[in-house]
Amino acid sequence: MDTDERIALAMAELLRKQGYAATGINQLARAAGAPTGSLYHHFKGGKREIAAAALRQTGAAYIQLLPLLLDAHDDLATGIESLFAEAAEDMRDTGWANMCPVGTVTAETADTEPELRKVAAEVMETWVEVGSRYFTARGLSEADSRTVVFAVLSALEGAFILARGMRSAEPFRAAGRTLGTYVASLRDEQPKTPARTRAQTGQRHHAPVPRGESPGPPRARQTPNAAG
Amino acid sequence: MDTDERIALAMAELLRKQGYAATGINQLARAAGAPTGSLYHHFKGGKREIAAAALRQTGAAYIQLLPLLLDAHDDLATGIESLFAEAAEDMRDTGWANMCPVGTVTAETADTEPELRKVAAEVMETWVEVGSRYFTARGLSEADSRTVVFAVLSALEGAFILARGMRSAEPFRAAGRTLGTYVASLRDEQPKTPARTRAQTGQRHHAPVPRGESPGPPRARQTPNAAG
DNA sequence: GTCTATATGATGATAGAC
DNA sequence: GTCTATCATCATATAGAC
Repeated sequence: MDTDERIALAMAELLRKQGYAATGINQLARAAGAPTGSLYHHFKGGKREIAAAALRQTGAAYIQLLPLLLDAHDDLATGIESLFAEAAEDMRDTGWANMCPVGTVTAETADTEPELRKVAAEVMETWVEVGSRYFTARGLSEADSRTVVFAVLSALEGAFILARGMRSAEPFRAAGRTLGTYVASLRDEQPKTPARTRAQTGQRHHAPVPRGESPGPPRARQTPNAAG
Repeated sequence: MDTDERIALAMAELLRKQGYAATGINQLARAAGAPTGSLYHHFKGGKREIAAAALRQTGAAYIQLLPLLLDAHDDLATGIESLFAEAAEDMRDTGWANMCPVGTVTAETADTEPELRKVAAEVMETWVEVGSRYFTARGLSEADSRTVVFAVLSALEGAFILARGMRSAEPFRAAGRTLGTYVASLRDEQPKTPARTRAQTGQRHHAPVPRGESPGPPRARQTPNAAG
């Protein structure tokens, strides 16, 4: 791992726990094992540019977890529930540390740091695109895929916060159950919602899962510590 | 409104937009229209204590919105969808300002400010208790009520962040749809989930709505600007 | 209670030796 | 490229006049 990555990784770790404003350059230098001046050599833009790199880095790492965790389940609904369960477990194991610096930094700096907000928006849009493609490949319609991605991301970010504050896994359980139920309702073609008409009746709902390779059980560590 | 409240309110407004670390005492003094020394006269604990008061104040104001927005709908499922729609509308109207300082501050300070985390946890637990009672009064079982409250709160906090970053109402639409569907599935007593057995079959599902008074259309401003 | 002035320390950023 | 020393500015908190 080269120095740039090491600095960005240390920044991501601090952003996750303290946010942007509370994270000092000197503290970052200590955490990254590099003197202050070195940071500015690698990132001319200083603190802001390092934070942007950290958001991009962790954003790219996070979206890889989606297929990694969902491919293991033939049923998408139980897969979603399991995803939230794993997130909860990992968060408890790490002492309820917030797992997503993107969420923390966005909430904190969207009005005061336009450049960081823009980077966060790009990361989120990538999440939506990649996730949407995945769910479409798993048999959902494009509109449903987009809805599910947005709902899953929102519920995850919110559950991070609730769980972080309350030190409880209950937000994850609740979010996983409701979203699992929603995905199951798409599969079962409820007649109770006549508003939702599906054009293509021949649509495959249990399309063959497009596994990359996924040999054994793809038990992935929830918090990515290395950049993809 | 007395001085204490005015100070706490100004703090809440700043926390919502900038978070805790980025909000300075002098900036707060300017916003509250009081000199620095006055803040310490009213709050001996300084910045931290003011922030705690702000979280409690807005937390109490927010939970009042739940019945205010849901009582207007006889059908709980459409009520939930409408709640998210209103939140989205109001957030867009305020220029995608984050609407919940509790979420922002929790994400930012849970690991570095134990006192603030504790206050945030208390606020969240109140939300869960009050919200749970409300949904039970609307006919849900106690377990279902708790699940719905946690899911709604998580989805709201997460949608705030996503919407704030992407400047889009789509997270709210997606969250509202999925949660509306979930609540509807509870009402319809799906046989597809045999695991969920309901003990009391005589349970009222459309219990008479316990309106406080709610005279006309309770169109409430989403962002509470005055303490309850 | 209100307000001014200030003490003490930390901040982001930079210059320049090696 | 690495590291040290330092600058100007900001922070929170307080003392004390009114």
